[in-house]
Amino acid sequence: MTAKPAPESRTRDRDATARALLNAAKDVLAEEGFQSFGVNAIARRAGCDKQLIYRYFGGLDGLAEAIGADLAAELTELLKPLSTPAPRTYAELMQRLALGLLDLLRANRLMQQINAWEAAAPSPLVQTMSAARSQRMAAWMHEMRGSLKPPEGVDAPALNALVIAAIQQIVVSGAAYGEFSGLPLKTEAHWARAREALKVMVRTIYNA
Amino acid sequence: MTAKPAPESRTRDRDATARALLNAAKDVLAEEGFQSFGVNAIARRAGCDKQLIYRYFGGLDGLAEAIGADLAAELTELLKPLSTPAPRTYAELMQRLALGLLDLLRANRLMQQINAWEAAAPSPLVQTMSAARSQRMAAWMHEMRGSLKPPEGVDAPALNALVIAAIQQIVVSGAAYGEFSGLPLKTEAHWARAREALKVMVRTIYNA
DNA sequence: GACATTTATCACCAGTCGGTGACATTGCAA
DNA sequence: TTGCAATGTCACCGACTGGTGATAAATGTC
Repeated sequence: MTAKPAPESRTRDRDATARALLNAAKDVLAEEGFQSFGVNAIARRAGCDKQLIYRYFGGLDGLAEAIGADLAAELTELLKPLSTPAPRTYAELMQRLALGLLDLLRANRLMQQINAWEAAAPSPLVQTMSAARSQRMAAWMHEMRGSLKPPEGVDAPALNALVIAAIQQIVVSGAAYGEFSGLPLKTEAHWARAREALKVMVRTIYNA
Repeated sequence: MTAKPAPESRTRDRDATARALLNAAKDVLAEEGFQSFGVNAIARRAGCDKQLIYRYFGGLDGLAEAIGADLAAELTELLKPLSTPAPRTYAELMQRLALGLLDLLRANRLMQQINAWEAAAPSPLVQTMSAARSQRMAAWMHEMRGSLKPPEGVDAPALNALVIAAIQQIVVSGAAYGEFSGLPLKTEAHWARAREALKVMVRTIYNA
């Protein structure tokens, strides 16, 4: 840690600076949302000049793409533990997807912000990132499903969309307000209750 | 661009101007979101000076409150036709609430924006408006419920929150992208499919 | 007619934004 | 050493924002 006590000018290291900028960008995004996602705020937080954002990333767009790639890799890691053991029924698959997504999203402020802002302000910046995310999610879902089929007479794609929609909205709103539509979402116990309701819901709707 | 001073300058009418500002504000909000919700943009659209926003509404905050009141009144009107005939079971109540909310929200871009932005950027401005909305919704819900009780062993508040969350998210995202999580939401037929799935979902989960 | 009040517009301020060119500093290689 | 490219900093531009005081124009009243 203190090998070099002198906090003199950091050694000049392009890669390190680029990484610092990337992390600063992710922090700004996670803590303040796309509202404050601009070259000035990011450079300020990274402690270097905004010019470097243009040099190393080609501007905000390039930085957004880098975040997207970063996020995709992280997401891949986070989804791995959800893959085993293989589910035996479609209902089981969807239950694991739902509860897993709830936990994953709840623990990741960056993804919350992307979800929140892609609905509010569909700018190219947001879409760059959300594309990476949903592409990974869809791939994982496809792989997990394998040959499992939903029960006869059940419109699984539509129900899936509704379930995922519910999760996203409740996590994002809950994180912001500690409550949604009268349901408290502050303590762990509150979230356990929501989790249970979600579980019941998924179990119920996927059994013809 | 700016046509010669209108042959006949509008008569000076404080109330009319205030109304024009209010409508301009609602339009800006509905079409461009809170991103562009500022004194400059609103005055520009209303075709008058931004100074009048301060004079007649005491600033943006006052204007937001006015919009909130306006919205509450409109919402009351929109909810009326949903109140009859009185539902006979809890499941029936929730089905009507869900489908009604879906249609209502889908037809109202202003409410969509409020939903979208209260998740993304919880500013006092947004909360002023969303407070008016959710207060009305809760009142209507309470009145409609009457003495209807959910089936035994069902965590109705939690399930309600999930259902409403699903509706909000799918309408807002669907309106913005014509799609959500792989489910197309462009044509009327697409929405009919989503509606049907929602109906099945509500029916299913509220029957113990 | 003249006058005061209301209504509306304008010019301007300080601040932030994204973006760019010129400059300073460092490290490496010949 | 000298020279050069890579790295980092700075000052500045035009455009936009929220906000305010002074001013112009219309209206109502005598």
